[in-house]
Amino acid sequence: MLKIYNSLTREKQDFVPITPGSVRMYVCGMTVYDYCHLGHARVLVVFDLVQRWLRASGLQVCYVRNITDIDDKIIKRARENNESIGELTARFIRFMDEDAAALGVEKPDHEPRATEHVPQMLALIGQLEKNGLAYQAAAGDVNFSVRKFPGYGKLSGKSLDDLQAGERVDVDAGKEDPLDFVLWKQAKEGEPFWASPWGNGRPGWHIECSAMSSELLGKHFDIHGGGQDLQFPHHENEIAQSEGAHACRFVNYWMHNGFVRVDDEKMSKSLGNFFTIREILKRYDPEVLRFFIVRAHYRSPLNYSDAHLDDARHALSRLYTALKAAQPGNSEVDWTEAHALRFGAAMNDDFNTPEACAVLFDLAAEVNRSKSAELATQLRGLSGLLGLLRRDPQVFLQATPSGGEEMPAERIETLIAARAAAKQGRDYAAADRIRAELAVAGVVLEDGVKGTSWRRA
RNA sequence: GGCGCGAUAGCAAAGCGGUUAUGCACCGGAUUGCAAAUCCGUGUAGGUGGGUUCGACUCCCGCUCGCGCCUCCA
Repeated sequence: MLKIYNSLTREKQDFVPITPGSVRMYVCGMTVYDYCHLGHARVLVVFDLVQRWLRASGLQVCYVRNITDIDDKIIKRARENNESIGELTARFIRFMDEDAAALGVEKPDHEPRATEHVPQMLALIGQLEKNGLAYQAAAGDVNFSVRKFPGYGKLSGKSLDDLQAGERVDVDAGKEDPLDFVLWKQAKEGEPFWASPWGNGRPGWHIECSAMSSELLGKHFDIHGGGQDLQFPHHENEIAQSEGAHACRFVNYWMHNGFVRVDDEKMSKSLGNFFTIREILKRYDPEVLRFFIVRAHYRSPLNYSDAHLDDARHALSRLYTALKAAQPGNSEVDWTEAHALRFGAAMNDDFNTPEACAVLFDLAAEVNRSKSAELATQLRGLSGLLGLLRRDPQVFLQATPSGGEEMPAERIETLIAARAAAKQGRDYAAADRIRAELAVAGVVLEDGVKGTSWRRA
């Protein structure tokens, strides 16, 4: 039985889908005006893991991850770049797709874009107005009236009065309450706009997720995910909008992944301490980055550093080395086998991927001892469920990070042949010189019964 | 100020009221022409002060420290 930690109740709960046998899941995706950073990589990978495990558990999954392609920052950036919003967002959507693909993230079933769902948003705003939860302020913005929605704050554990007491709340004269949030923004001069019953304007940020989730998944669905920083106000506001408009429960299970940190501080665009995915991939294999994310629990903070990625790379090499030494078959995972049972139990315990990884390492040790093809098959099969160990071990072990200036494989092979000749003639000094030369180039030789193989250190 | 999360060995990171987490690094041994990889073995833990218990890293309370949200952010 799968258990999921529900942010709404703050406890692990048995996962019971609304419709037996199928799951509907919505995850807040990217605002596309810049390259994805490591924090984005984490959401992509974490919910890819969730999605994979749900499917592996035999559930039919409808996974939706939205794309925010209209907002203040996009408008600002397009203006700075002197290009159209469409050009800007198309480019960064492409980059996002490339990054996600590199990390082994499977495509969601739907990737709705905000700009393609404005009519649905307007309908939702209309319904909120009809229900007495929305009002148009003097300046033209349409706001959501948080005081009129009972239960506002239930997801983030905040009370409206505590929020009022805070010092960081915007003061906007047009709002009836400072905490009211905007559903529809009145267009200013030179800004893109859509026509609406409330005048020309564009959607507020939160409304798109309420509109697109109900469009694709219905008014009530199973799982809603996103980064921890979206819990408040974004997800709180989504609940207010969706439940306020539809008068029924919105989401059963809320999942929030922990932050990526740098030097124990949140990695974020505002702090400017972020690393983009493609920057990292110039120096590390994408699978290493994926493994780095997979081996931490999704709710824990994850500290980024080169040392940690180096560590992840060495650990992943151990798994691939075990695979290389055996001959895994192509059959499916045998779920009656001991390691698979442990793996399944770990994943069912709120997606405990660190524990699942520990099982993989135990399995690898077992494979190394026994050279069992069956266990090697299990190792590859279980790892595959995490999106790992999909490549030929040789390819991984000999891979160079993109843009690297390592010694080419042909040159390495030539040197290995020369060394073999030297060894044949018992000239071990010459053989060791060649090994040393390769070692300097970051190449490690491994003499075996079937000859010499090599890998990058 | 309000709300919440965390503190595990050299580093990273899990489970668990009593029995080996796991990975990297380190040490000893096997293996090797020498290595590497692998195997065998050893060691290194759970912030601090109390409490509950036959027994606590694991449950409860206090304290200290760190982090997050309360403002756009995955």
